[in-house]
Amino acid sequence: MSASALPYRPHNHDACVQDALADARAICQSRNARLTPIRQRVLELIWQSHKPLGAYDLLGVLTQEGHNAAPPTVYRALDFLQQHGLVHRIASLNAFIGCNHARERHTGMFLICQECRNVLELAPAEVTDAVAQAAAGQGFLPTDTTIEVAGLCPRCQAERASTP
Amino acid sequence: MSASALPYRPHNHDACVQDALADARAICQSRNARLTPIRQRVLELIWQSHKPLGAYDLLGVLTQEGHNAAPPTVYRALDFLQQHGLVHRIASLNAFIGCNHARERHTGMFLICQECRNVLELAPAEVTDAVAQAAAGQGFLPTDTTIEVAGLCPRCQAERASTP
DNA sequence: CAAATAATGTTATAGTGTTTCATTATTTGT
DNA sequence: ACAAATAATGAAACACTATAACATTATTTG
Repeated sequence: MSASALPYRPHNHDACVQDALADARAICQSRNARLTPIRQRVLELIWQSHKPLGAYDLLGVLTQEGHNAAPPTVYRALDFLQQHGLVHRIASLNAFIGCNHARERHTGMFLICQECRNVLELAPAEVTDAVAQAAAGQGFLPTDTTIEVAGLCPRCQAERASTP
Repeated sequence: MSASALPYRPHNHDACVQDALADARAICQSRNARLTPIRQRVLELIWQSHKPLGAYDLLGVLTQEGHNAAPPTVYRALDFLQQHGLVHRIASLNAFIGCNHARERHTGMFLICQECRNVLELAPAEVTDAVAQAAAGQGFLPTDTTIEVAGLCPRCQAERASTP
């Protein structure tokens, strides 16, 4: 994935998808993990936008495509993709989004626009460090960190300002 | 609520509950908000430990107590308590915990022990600031911020070290 | 090729949260 | 004090999210 995609602004989104798929294939190959058709399809669907998708949204599409899928189908694919860092679960939304830092070990910080639903993932060292420090200050040993910020993206702020 | 309670260590927990209730009463009074019996009971139940409780856990207790309660009963009480900052929802657990900073406007950071399930709430300025900075750097306007750190509390680390 | 392992299919069920409309309390204005 | 308005609760049904358990099919390994 290239440096800093801004989901809010129009961009060549096919490139996002293609990059994500290429990355996924490479990562899975290097780990002898099997990016099966279902898994790949789920990853593609997730990457069709920068808006998180629910498991049942994915299930709906698969069904529409003629795939005889049940909830476990989707949840298993999502588990796999999460294990390999290819998608993140957004706890505050019960939804899933593609990861653009799949290779690097990181703690994602998600900026979630409440208006357009787009999500931008960051991994700011200052935040990660401050969180680690605060935890360490309590003798706490972190394993998983969730940072989700809901609010308004620049685009939707502007819209709100012009059309009140 | 007094300075820094440490849920992990034994302490006079009744004091926690009494403080929380006193605060709640004062806060509601000052806002002309009605701390009805149901709402108060839910708050008490939540404060009976430093472990988050699910809505249906609360519902179960209310039912056991002879209260003819349905899910909305509990969710409404929780909504009220959340609106007044008296409880927090832990998104990664679908559960609720009492807030010890009810008065101050803050962004809670939660240290969630995966072993004993106790949760400690902090509000470290460094983290809050770093998150705000990172968001601002993207022109993003935050309204709600979720920071949840799962891991091992000091006590459970020690136990794990002594009994492997 | 057989045995072991990994992935998927299938059905059922558990857990979490909301909608809707009726009813009962409480507050407000006169 | 009383009627009207508002706030809170009761009750039933339902929607959404996720997992368990077991059977079957692919794939890999020796």
